[in-house]
Amino acid sequence: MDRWIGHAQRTLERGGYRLSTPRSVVVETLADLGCRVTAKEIADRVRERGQDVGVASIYRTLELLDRLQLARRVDMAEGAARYEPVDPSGEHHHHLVCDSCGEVSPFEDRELERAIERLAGRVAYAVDAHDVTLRGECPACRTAD
Amino acid sequence: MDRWIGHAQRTLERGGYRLSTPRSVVVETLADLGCRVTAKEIADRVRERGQDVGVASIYRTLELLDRLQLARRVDMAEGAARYEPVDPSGEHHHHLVCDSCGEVSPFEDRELERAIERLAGRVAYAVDAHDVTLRGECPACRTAD
DNA sequence: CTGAGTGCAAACAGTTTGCATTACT
DNA sequence: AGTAATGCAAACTGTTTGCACTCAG
Repeated sequence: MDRWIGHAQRTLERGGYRLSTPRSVVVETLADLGCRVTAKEIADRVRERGQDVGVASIYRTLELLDRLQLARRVDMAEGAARYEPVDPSGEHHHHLVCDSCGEVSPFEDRELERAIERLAGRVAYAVDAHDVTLRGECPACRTAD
Repeated sequence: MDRWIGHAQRTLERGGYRLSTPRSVVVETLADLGCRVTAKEIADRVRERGQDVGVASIYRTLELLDRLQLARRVDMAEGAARYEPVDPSGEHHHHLVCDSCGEVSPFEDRELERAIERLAGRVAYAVDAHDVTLRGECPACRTAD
């Protein structure tokens, strides 16, 4: 993910955006937390490290990252928006969400991607992104039923 | 969709839930509005018809429908939760969302469903539902670029 | 030095909840 | 009659915004 931090910083600079401390901290923290991160989780983690950043700046930075395609909103309907870094290579994953315990596991699937690509070529929209979420019970909850 | 209204009412009754007027009105209105409906849209439509229902009851009914698998939250990240009726046959569709104008079109794709089914058999979770959203530009925005 | 960016706090929007009242069954 | 369910209004939660201050370039 350090790769992504550099990419993000470069893109911000190139776009004429200042590399302020709060901005950098949010970028690093997002990279650190990885996938499906909420603003609150970032705020908490930042505070843990002693480097306080106002919520407003967190939201403003996340919005900026989203606008620059450096991150993506992958909000899965629990009231709070979730973001994750976007790999410049286009590599990405999707999520399995456990309905019982809320656990989330990422997965990748080549066949699924292929089906989506083909589908994208068949519709009238110019598709440039997609989200897939599978819901069900995780192994732990399954045995604990 | 009348089919669904009956199904929903029967399921509610069978579950020991009262078929109160507000509840029925919400069920009918959800069926009427169809797909990707917000609580506010239901409230507005209900008021149009002269049959006022308190927001609390709308939220409570939607939550109940979701719990009974009669409806599903398909929140696509604009701050408000969206619901849609669940067809008892398992038939369903997904959505294309336009990043420019926000337009949403439903679509169905057999190949995509097959890929997801196969994938579901390959993962450790017991998958029982899935969401797919394709994002991009709708035909109108494409030509207007 | 100077404006982009920040932090604060107040404003908002959507949703949830406690409680007295209503109305299905 | 009895209790599930409602409506209201107040409480919450997540997010946005106005404004005076700060600091990266």
